[in-house]
Amino acid sequence: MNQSVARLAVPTKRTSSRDAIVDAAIATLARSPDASLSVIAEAAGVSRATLHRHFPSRGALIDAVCLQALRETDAAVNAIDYTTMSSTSYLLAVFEAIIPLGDRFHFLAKVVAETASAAVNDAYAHQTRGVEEMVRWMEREGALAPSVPADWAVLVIDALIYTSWMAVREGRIAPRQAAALACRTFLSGLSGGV
Amino acid sequence: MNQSVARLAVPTKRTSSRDAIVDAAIATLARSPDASLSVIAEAAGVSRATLHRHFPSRGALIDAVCLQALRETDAAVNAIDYTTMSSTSYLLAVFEAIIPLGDRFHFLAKVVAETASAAVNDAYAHQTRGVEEMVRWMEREGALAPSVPADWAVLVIDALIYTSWMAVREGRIAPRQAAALACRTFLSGLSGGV
DNA sequence: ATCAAATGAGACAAATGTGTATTATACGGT
DNA sequence: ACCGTATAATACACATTTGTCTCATTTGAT
Repeated sequence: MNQSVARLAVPTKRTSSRDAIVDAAIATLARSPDASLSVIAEAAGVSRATLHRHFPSRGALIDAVCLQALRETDAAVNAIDYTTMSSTSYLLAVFEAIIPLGDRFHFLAKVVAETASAAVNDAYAHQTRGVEEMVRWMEREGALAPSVPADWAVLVIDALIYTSWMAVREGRIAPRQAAALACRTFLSGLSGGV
Repeated sequence: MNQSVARLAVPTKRTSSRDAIVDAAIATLARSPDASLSVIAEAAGVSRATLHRHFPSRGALIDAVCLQALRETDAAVNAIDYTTMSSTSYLLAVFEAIIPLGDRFHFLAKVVAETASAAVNDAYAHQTRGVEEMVRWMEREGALAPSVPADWAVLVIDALIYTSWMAVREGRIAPRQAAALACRTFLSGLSGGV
Protein backbone atom coordinates (compact mmCIF):
# COMPACT_ATOMS: atom_id res chain seq x y z
CA MET A 1 0.00 0.00 0.00
CA ASN A 2 2.53 2.58 1.16
CA GLN A 3 5.93 1.31 0.19
CA SER A 4 7.88 3.73 2.37
CA VAL A 5 6.09 2.97 5.59
CA ALA A 6 8.56 0.33 6.58
CA ARG A 7 11.49 2.72 6.50
CA LEU A 8 12.13 3.85 10.02
CA ALA A 9 12.59 7.44 11.12
CA VAL A 10 10.16 8.82 8.59
CA PRO A 11 7.21 9.59 10.78
CA THR A 12 7.42 13.36 10.25
CA LYS A 13 4.01 14.54 9.10
CA ARG A 14 3.44 11.62 6.80
CA THR A 15 -0.10 11.06 7.95
CA SER A 16 -1.06 14.65 8.63
CA SER A 17 -2.35 15.31 5.15
CA ARG A 18 -4.22 12.07 5.14
CA ASP A 19 -5.83 12.85 8.45
CA ALA A 20 -6.72 16.34 7.31
CA ILE A 21 -8.42 14.87 4.28
CA VAL A 22 -10.40 12.35 6.28
CA ASP A 23 -11.45 15.01 8.76
CA ALA A 24 -12.46 17.39 5.99
CA ALA A 25 -14.33 14.59 4.26
CA ILE A 26 -16.28 13.89 7.43
CA ALA A 27 -17.10 17.53 7.94
CA THR A 28 -18.00 18.09 4.31
CA LEU A 29 -20.01 14.94 3.80
CA ALA A 30 -21.90 15.75 6.97
CA ARG A 31 -23.26 18.78 5.16
CA SER A 32 -23.61 17.31 1.68
CA PRO A 33 -23.24 13.55 1.38
CA ASP A 34 -22.68 13.84 -2.37
CA ALA A 35 -19.85 16.33 -2.16
CA SER A 36 -17.26 15.92 -4.91
CA LEU A 37 -13.62 15.18 -4.27
CA SER A 38 -12.73 18.71 -5.35
CA VAL A 39 -14.86 20.16 -2.59
CA ILE A 40 -13.43 17.79 -0.03
CA ALA A 41 -9.87 18.51 -1.11
CA GLU A 42 -10.51 22.23 -0.88
CA ALA A 43 -12.01 21.83 2.57
CA ALA A 44 -8.92 19.92 3.59
CA GLY A 45 -6.68 22.70 2.29
CA VAL A 46 -5.12 20.25 -0.09
CA SER A 47 -4.98 19.84 -3.84
CA ARG A 48 -7.11 17.22 -5.46
CA ALA A 49 -3.97 15.51 -6.69
CA THR A 50 -2.83 15.03 -3.12
CA LEU A 51 -6.17 13.60 -2.20
CA HIS A 52 -5.85 11.07 -4.98
CA ARG A 53 -2.34 10.26 -3.85
CA HIS A 54 -3.64 9.21 -0.45
CA PHE A 55 -6.89 7.70 -1.67
CA PRO A 56 -6.69 6.23 -5.18
CA SER A 57 -10.42 6.33 -5.63
CA ARG A 58 -13.45 7.92 -4.10
CA GLY A 59 -14.38 4.57 -2.69
CA ALA A 60 -11.09 4.37 -0.85
CA LEU A 61 -11.79 7.70 0.81
CA ILE A 62 -15.32 6.74 1.74
CA ASP A 63 -13.91 3.56 3.18
CA ALA A 64 -11.45 5.47 5.29
CA VAL A 65 -14.20 7.80 6.46
CA CYS A 66 -16.44 4.91 7.46
CA LEU A 67 -13.65 3.13 9.26
CA GLN A 68 -12.76 6.29 11.11
CA ALA A 69 -16.36 6.78 12.16
CA LEU A 70 -16.74 3.20 13.27
CA ARG A 71 -13.44 3.42 15.12
CA GLU A 72 -14.55 6.52 16.99
CA THR A 73 -17.93 5.15 17.94
CA ASP A 74 -16.26 1.98 19.06
CA ALA A 75 -13.87 3.96 21.21
CA ALA A 76 -16.70 5.96 22.73
CA VAL A 77 -18.57 2.81 23.67
CA ASN A 78 -15.52 0.97 24.90
CA ALA A 79 -14.76 3.83 27.27
CA ILE A 80 -17.79 2.84 29.30
CA ASP A 81 -17.02 0.72 32.35
CA TYR A 82 -19.82 -1.78 32.11
CA THR A 83 -18.65 -3.83 35.08
CA THR A 84 -20.27 -1.52 37.57
CA MET A 85 -23.72 -1.20 36.11
CA SER A 86 -26.83 -2.99 35.01
CA SER A 87 -27.58 -3.71 31.39
CA THR A 88 -30.18 -0.97 31.27
CA SER A 89 -27.82 1.61 32.72
CA TYR A 90 -25.34 0.47 30.15
CA LEU A 91 -27.91 1.06 27.42
CA LEU A 92 -28.34 4.62 28.59
CA ALA A 93 -24.59 5.07 28.78
CA VAL A 94 -24.25 3.83 25.22
CA PHE A 95 -26.87 6.24 23.99
CA GLU A 96 -25.19 9.08 25.83
CA ALA A 97 -21.84 8.15 24.36
CA ILE A 98 -22.96 7.75 20.78
CA ILE A 99 -25.53 10.48 20.34
CA PRO A 100 -23.02 13.34 20.59
CA LEU A 101 -21.14 11.80 17.69
CA GLY A 102 -24.12 12.35 15.41
CA ASP A 103 -22.87 15.77 14.43
CA ARG A 104 -20.14 14.15 12.47
CA PHE A 105 -21.44 10.73 11.56
CA HIS A 106 -25.14 11.05 10.88
CA PHE A 107 -24.44 10.95 7.15
CA LEU A 108 -23.00 7.47 7.33
CA ALA A 109 -26.30 5.83 6.53
CA LYS A 110 -26.31 7.54 3.16
CA VAL A 111 -22.68 7.04 2.37
CA VAL A 112 -22.08 3.48 3.47
CA ALA A 113 -24.09 2.25 0.49
CA GLU A 114 -21.40 3.61 -1.84
CA THR A 115 -18.84 1.21 -0.59
CA ALA A 116 -18.67 -2.55 -0.53
CA SER A 117 -15.31 -2.74 1.16
CA ALA A 118 -14.80 -5.87 3.15
CA ALA A 119 -13.03 -3.91 5.85
CA VAL A 120 -15.99 -1.61 6.35
CA ASN A 121 -18.44 -4.48 6.33
CA ASP A 122 -16.34 -6.25 8.92
CA ALA A 123 -16.15 -3.22 11.14
CA TYR A 124 -19.86 -2.68 10.78
CA ALA A 125 -20.59 -6.30 11.58
CA HIS A 126 -18.35 -6.03 14.62
CA GLN A 127 -20.32 -3.06 15.85
CA THR A 128 -23.60 -4.85 15.27
CA ARG A 129 -22.21 -7.79 17.20
CA GLY A 130 -21.61 -5.43 20.11
CA VAL A 131 -25.22 -4.33 20.07
CA GLU A 132 -26.32 -7.94 19.91
CA GLU A 133 -24.24 -8.71 22.96
CA MET A 134 -25.87 -5.88 24.82
CA VAL A 135 -29.29 -7.19 23.85
CA ARG A 136 -28.40 -10.64 25.09
CA TRP A 137 -27.21 -9.13 28.34
CA MET A 138 -30.52 -7.39 28.76
CA GLU A 139 -32.28 -10.64 28.01
CA ARG A 140 -30.28 -12.44 30.69
CA GLU A 141 -31.14 -9.75 33.21
CA GLY A 142 -34.79 -10.02 32.31
CA ALA A 143 -34.82 -6.45 31.08
CA LEU A 144 -36.13 -7.61 27.72
CA ALA A 145 -39.35 -9.45 27.10
CA PRO A 146 -38.71 -12.99 25.83
CA SER A 147 -41.33 -12.54 23.14
CA VAL A 148 -39.29 -9.81 21.48
CA PRO A 149 -36.99 -11.04 18.73
CA ALA A 150 -33.43 -10.00 19.47
CA ASP A 151 -33.18 -8.99 15.85
CA TRP A 152 -35.91 -6.43 16.30
CA ALA A 153 -34.34 -5.10 19.46
CA VAL A 154 -31.12 -4.46 17.57
CA LEU A 155 -32.97 -2.70 14.79
CA VAL A 156 -34.82 -0.48 17.23
CA ILE A 157 -31.64 0.51 19.01
CA ASP A 158 -30.05 1.49 15.71
CA ALA A 159 -33.16 3.37 14.70
CA LEU A 160 -33.29 5.26 17.98
CA ILE A 161 -29.68 6.27 17.64
CA TYR A 162 -30.24 7.53 14.14
CA THR A 163 -33.42 9.31 15.12
CA SER A 164 -31.65 10.95 18.02
CA TRP A 165 -28.84 12.03 15.73
CA MET A 166 -31.27 13.69 13.40
CA ALA A 167 -33.37 15.26 16.13
CA VAL A 168 -30.29 16.73 17.79
CA ARG A 169 -28.92 17.87 14.47
CA GLU A 170 -32.11 19.72 13.65
CA GLY A 171 -32.02 21.34 17.05
CA ARG A 172 -35.25 19.70 18.09
CA ILE A 173 -33.79 18.30 21.24
CA ALA A 174 -30.69 18.35 23.41
CA PRO A 175 -28.26 15.43 23.27
CA ARG A 176 -28.77 14.43 26.89
CA GLN A 177 -32.51 14.50 26.64
CA ALA A 178 -32.35 12.53 23.41
CA ALA A 179 -30.38 9.79 25.13
CA ALA A 180 -32.85 9.66 28.00
CA LEU A 181 -35.82 9.56 25.67
CA ALA A 182 -34.27 6.94 23.44
CA CYS A 183 -33.53 4.75 26.43
CA ARG A 184 -36.99 5.19 27.86
CA THR A 185 -38.58 4.54 24.48
CA PHE A 186 -36.69 1.32 24.10
CA LEU A 187 -37.31 0.02 27.58
CA SER A 188 -40.81 1.11 28.46
CA GLY A 189 -42.26 2.82 25.43
CA LEU A 190 -43.97 6.15 25.46
CA SER A 191 -47.20 5.30 27.20
CA GLY A 192 -47.87 5.32 30.91
CA GLY A 193 -44.95 5.80 33.27
CA VAL A 194 -43.90 9.30 34.26
CA MET B 1 -48.66 23.04 -18.10
CA ASN B 2 -50.51 20.85 -20.60
CA GLN B 3 -52.21 23.11 -23.08
CA SER B 4 -54.50 20.50 -24.54
CA VAL B 5 -55.99 19.32 -21.30
CA ALA B 6 -58.92 21.68 -21.55
CA ARG B 7 -60.12 20.17 -24.84
CA LEU B 8 -62.84 17.74 -24.04
CA ALA B 9 -63.05 14.21 -25.34
CA VAL B 10 -59.31 13.74 -25.34
CA PRO B 11 -58.85 11.54 -22.32
CA THR B 12 -57.69 8.54 -24.37
CA LYS B 13 -54.45 7.32 -22.94
CA ARG B 14 -52.99 10.76 -22.55
CA THR B 15 -51.73 10.06 -19.07
CA SER B 16 -50.86 6.42 -19.53
CA SER B 17 -47.28 7.08 -20.54
CA ARG B 18 -46.88 9.44 -17.67
CA ASP B 19 -48.22 6.91 -15.23
CA ALA B 20 -46.05 4.19 -16.67
CA ILE B 21 -43.03 6.39 -16.19
CA VAL B 22 -43.89 7.20 -12.59
CA ASP B 23 -44.53 3.55 -11.83
CA ALA B 24 -41.30 2.48 -13.44
CA ALA B 25 -39.47 5.22 -11.60
CA ILE B 26 -40.82 3.96 -8.30
CA ALA B 27 -39.92 0.38 -9.08
CA THR B 28 -36.48 1.28 -10.38
CA LEU B 29 -35.56 3.76 -7.67
CA ALA B 30 -36.65 1.21 -5.11
CA ARG B 31 -33.78 -0.94 -6.31
CA SER B 32 -31.23 1.77 -7.02
CA PRO B 33 -32.06 5.25 -5.75
CA ASP B 34 -29.47 6.78 -8.06
CA ALA B 35 -30.78 5.22 -11.24
CA SER B 36 -30.37 7.41 -14.31
CA LEU B 37 -33.24 8.63 -16.42
CA SER B 38 -32.20 6.28 -19.20
CA VAL B 39 -32.68 3.29 -16.96
CA ILE B 40 -36.02 4.55 -15.74
CA ALA B 41 -37.23 5.25 -19.27
CA GLU B 42 -36.19 1.81 -20.37
CA ALA B 43 -38.00 0.25 -17.43
CA ALA B 44 -41.07 2.21 -18.42
CA GLY B 45 -40.84 0.93 -21.97
CA VAL B 46 -40.53 4.48 -23.17
CA SER B 47 -37.87 6.52 -24.89
CA ARG B 48 -35.90 8.98 -22.89
CA ALA B 49 -37.26 11.76 -25.04
CA THR B 50 -40.77 10.89 -23.99
CA LEU B 51 -39.75 10.89 -20.40
CA HIS B 52 -38.37 14.37 -20.81
CA ARG B 53 -41.53 15.40 -22.56
CA HIS B 54 -43.56 14.53 -19.48
CA PHE B 55 -41.00 15.58 -16.93
CA PRO B 56 -38.77 18.43 -18.07
CA SER B 57 -36.13 17.67 -15.49
CA ARG B 58 -35.12 14.88 -13.20
CA GLY B 59 -36.37 16.93 -10.30
CA ALA B 60 -39.82 17.08 -11.84
CA LEU B 61 -39.91 13.31 -12.04
CA ILE B 62 -38.70 12.88 -8.50
CA ASP B 63 -41.37 15.33 -7.44
CA ALA B 64 -44.05 13.31 -9.15
CA VAL B 65 -42.72 10.13 -7.57
CA CYS B 66 -42.76 11.65 -4.11
CA LEU B 67 -46.25 13.06 -4.56
CA GLN B 68 -47.50 9.70 -5.78
CA ALA B 69 -45.98 7.96 -2.78
CA LEU B 70 -47.41 10.47 -0.36
CA ARG B 71 -50.78 10.22 -2.07
CA GLU B 72 -50.82 6.45 -1.75
CA THR B 73 -49.78 6.42 1.88
CA ASP B 74 -52.38 9.05 2.57
CA ALA B 75 -55.03 6.93 0.89
CA ALA B 76 -53.98 3.85 2.83
CA VAL B 77 -54.29 5.70 6.12
CA ASN B 78 -57.51 7.45 5.21
CA ALA B 79 -59.11 4.11 4.47
CA ILE B 80 -59.02 3.35 8.18
CA ASP B 81 -62.30 3.98 9.96
CA TYR B 82 -60.98 5.58 13.11
CA THR B 83 -64.42 6.28 14.55
CA THR B 84 -64.80 2.79 15.91
CA MET B 85 -61.52 2.36 17.69
CA SER B 86 -59.22 3.66 20.34
CA SER B 87 -56.17 5.74 19.54
CA THR B 88 -53.86 2.84 20.21
CA SER B 89 -55.81 0.50 17.95
CA TYR B 90 -55.61 3.22 15.36
CA LEU B 91 -51.86 3.35 15.77
CA LEU B 92 -51.65 -0.35 15.03
CA ALA B 93 -53.97 0.04 12.06
CA VAL B 94 -51.77 2.80 10.70
CA PHE B 95 -48.68 0.66 11.04
CA GLU B 96 -50.44 -2.21 9.33
CA ALA B 97 -51.58 0.03 6.52
CA ILE B 98 -48.27 1.72 5.86
CA ILE B 99 -45.74 -1.03 6.37
CA PRO B 100 -46.80 -3.03 3.29
CA LEU B 101 -46.09 0.05 1.20
CA GLY B 102 -42.44 -0.10 2.14
CA ASP B 103 -41.65 -2.33 -0.82
CA ARG B 104 -42.22 0.58 -3.11
CA PHE B 105 -41.50 3.64 -1.01
CA HIS B 106 -38.67 2.81 1.31
CA PHE B 107 -36.30 4.70 -0.94
CA LEU B 108 -38.10 7.96 -0.37
CA ALA B 109 -35.83 8.94 2.48
CA LYS B 110 -32.88 8.98 0.12
CA VAL B 111 -34.62 10.61 -2.78
CA VAL B 112 -36.61 13.35 -1.11
CA ALA B 113 -33.41 15.25 -0.46
CA GLU B 114 -32.96 15.76 -4.21
CA THR B 115 -36.01 17.93 -4.46
CA ALA B 116 -37.04 21.14 -2.83
CA SER B 117 -40.42 21.37 -4.49
CA ALA B 118 -42.97 23.28 -2.52
CA ALA B 119 -45.67 20.80 -3.47
CA VAL B 120 -43.71 17.91 -2.02
CA ASN B 121 -42.88 19.81 1.11
CA ASP B 122 -46.52 20.68 1.55
CA ALA B 123 -47.62 17.10 1.08
CA TYR B 124 -44.98 15.95 3.50
CA ALA B 125 -45.98 18.54 6.05
CA HIS B 126 -49.58 17.47 5.67
CA GLN B 127 -48.64 13.90 6.40
CA THR B 128 -46.63 14.93 9.43
CA ARG B 129 -49.60 16.90 10.63
CA GLY B 130 -51.63 13.71 10.47
CA VAL B 131 -49.15 11.93 12.69
CA GLU B 132 -49.20 14.87 15.09
CA GLU B 133 -52.95 14.65 15.31
CA MET B 134 -52.73 10.98 16.13
CA VAL B 135 -50.21 11.74 18.85
CA ARG B 136 -52.49 14.36 20.32
CA TRP B 137 -55.34 11.89 20.28
CA MET B 138 -53.22 9.41 22.19
CA GLU B 139 -52.36 12.15 24.63
CA ARG B 140 -56.01 12.96 25.19
CA GLU B 141 -56.78 9.33 25.82
CA GLY B 142 -53.94 9.08 28.27
CA ALA B 143 -52.16 6.56 26.12
CA LEU B 144 -49.09 8.75 26.06
CA ALA B 145 -47.11 9.85 29.05
CA PRO B 146 -47.33 13.61 29.56
CA SER B 147 -43.60 13.84 30.08
CA VAL B 148 -42.94 12.72 26.53
CA PRO B 149 -42.54 15.57 24.04
CA ALA B 150 -45.04 15.15 21.21
CA ASP B 151 -42.21 15.98 18.85
CA TRP B 152 -40.28 12.94 20.00
CA ALA B 153 -43.33 10.72 19.67
CA VAL B 154 -43.71 11.77 16.05
CA LEU B 155 -40.06 11.09 15.36
CA VAL B 156 -40.26 7.65 16.90
CA ILE B 157 -43.32 6.74 14.88
CA ASP B 158 -41.56 7.74 11.69
CA ALA B 159 -38.46 5.86 12.72
CA LEU B 160 -40.44 2.72 13.50
CA ILE B 161 -42.15 2.85 10.14
CA TYR B 162 -38.85 3.21 8.36
CA THR B 163 -37.24 0.48 10.43
CA SER B 164 -40.15 -1.82 9.71
CA TRP B 165 -39.88 -1.05 6.02
CA MET B 166 -36.24 -2.01 6.00
CA ALA B 167 -36.65 -5.07 8.19
CA VAL B 168 -39.45 -6.37 5.98
CA ARG B 169 -37.51 -5.55 2.85
CA GLU B 170 -34.51 -7.51 4.06
CA GLY B 171 -36.76 -10.41 4.86
CA ARG B 172 -35.96 -10.22 8.53
CA ILE B 173 -39.56 -10.10 9.55
CA ALA B 174 -43.09 -10.40 8.19
CA PRO B 175 -45.15 -7.25 7.61
CA ARG B 176 -47.82 -8.13 10.15
CA GLN B 177 -45.33 -8.96 12.83
CA ALA B 178 -43.45 -5.79 12.06
CA ALA B 179 -46.58 -3.73 12.62
CA ALA B 180 -47.29 -5.47 15.91
CA LEU B 181 -43.73 -5.04 17.10
CA ALA B 182 -43.59 -1.41 16.07
CA CYS B 183 -46.82 -0.71 17.89
CA ARG B 184 -45.69 -2.52 20.98
CA THR B 185 -42.33 -0.82 20.90
CA PHE B 186 -43.93 2.57 20.73
CA LEU B 187 -46.48 1.97 23.44
CA SER B 188 -44.77 -0.18 26.01
CA GLY B 189 -41.20 -0.63 24.92
CA LEU B 190 -39.38 -3.91 24.73
CA SER B 191 -38.94 -4.71 28.39
CA GLY B 192 -41.36 -6.57 30.61
CA GLY B 193 -44.78 -7.42 29.29
CA VAL B 194 -45.37 -10.65 27.41
C1' DA C 1 -59.11 8.07 -44.62
C1' DT C 2 -57.42 12.00 -42.35
C1' DC C 3 -55.36 14.86 -39.04
C1' DA C 4 -53.27 16.03 -34.79
C1' DA C 5 -50.96 14.52 -30.91
C1' DA C 6 -47.74 11.40 -28.97
C1' DT C 7 -43.90 8.81 -29.52
C1' DG C 8 -39.26 6.65 -31.00
C1' DA C 9 -34.81 7.18 -32.59
C1' DG C 10 -30.96 9.54 -32.68
C1' DA C 11 -27.69 13.39 -32.65
C1' DC C 12 -25.85 16.98 -29.99
C1' DA C 13 -24.00 20.22 -26.41
C1' DA C 14 -22.88 21.18 -21.85
C1' DA C 15 -21.70 20.12 -17.33
C1' DT C 16 -19.72 17.30 -13.93
C1' DG C 17 -16.91 13.94 -11.69
C1' DT C 18 -13.13 10.92 -11.75
C1' DG C 19 -8.65 9.19 -12.47
C1' DT C 20 -3.90 9.86 -14.50
C1' DA C 21 0.30 12.14 -15.66
C1' DT C 22 3.71 15.92 -15.66
C1' DT C 23 6.38 19.55 -13.82
C1' DA C 24 8.01 22.71 -10.59
C1' DT C 25 8.23 23.95 -5.82
C1' DA C 26 8.41 23.78 -0.73
C1' DC C 27 9.69 21.27 3.26
C1' DG C 28 12.43 18.39 6.48
C1' DG C 29 15.95 15.67 7.96
C1' DT C 30 20.72 14.40 7.35
C1' DA D 1 23.93 22.62 1.63
C1' DC D 2 21.89 18.43 -0.16
C1' DC D 3 18.47 15.12 -1.21
C1' DG D 4 14.28 12.81 -1.12
C1' DT D 5 9.50 13.19 -0.22
C1' DA D 6 5.20 15.48 -0.30
C1' DT D 7 2.80 18.72 -2.42
C1' DA D 8 0.59 22.31 -5.70
C1' DA D 9 -0.71 23.51 -10.04
C1' DT D 10 -2.08 22.05 -14.21
C1' DA D 11 -3.53 19.64 -18.16
C1' DC D 12 -5.64 15.77 -20.06
C1' DA D 13 -8.63 11.76 -21.17
C1' DC D 14 -12.71 9.44 -20.21
C1' DA D 15 -17.25 8.28 -18.70
C1' DT D 16 -21.78 9.61 -17.27
C1' DT D 17 -25.76 12.27 -16.97
C1' DT D 18 -28.77 15.65 -18.25
C1' DG D 19 -31.32 18.48 -21.24
C1' DT D 20 -32.43 20.04 -26.05
C1' DC D 21 -33.53 19.45 -30.70
C1' DT D 22 -35.05 17.36 -35.11
C1' DC D 23 -37.42 14.25 -37.99
C1' DA D 24 -39.82 10.22 -39.14
C1' DT D 25 -43.32 7.15 -37.50
C1' DT D 26 -47.13 5.51 -34.99
C1' DT D 27 -51.42 6.02 -32.71
C1' DG D 28 -56.08 7.22 -31.92
C1' DA D 29 -60.12 9.88 -32.48
C1' DT D 30 -63.25 11.69 -35.85
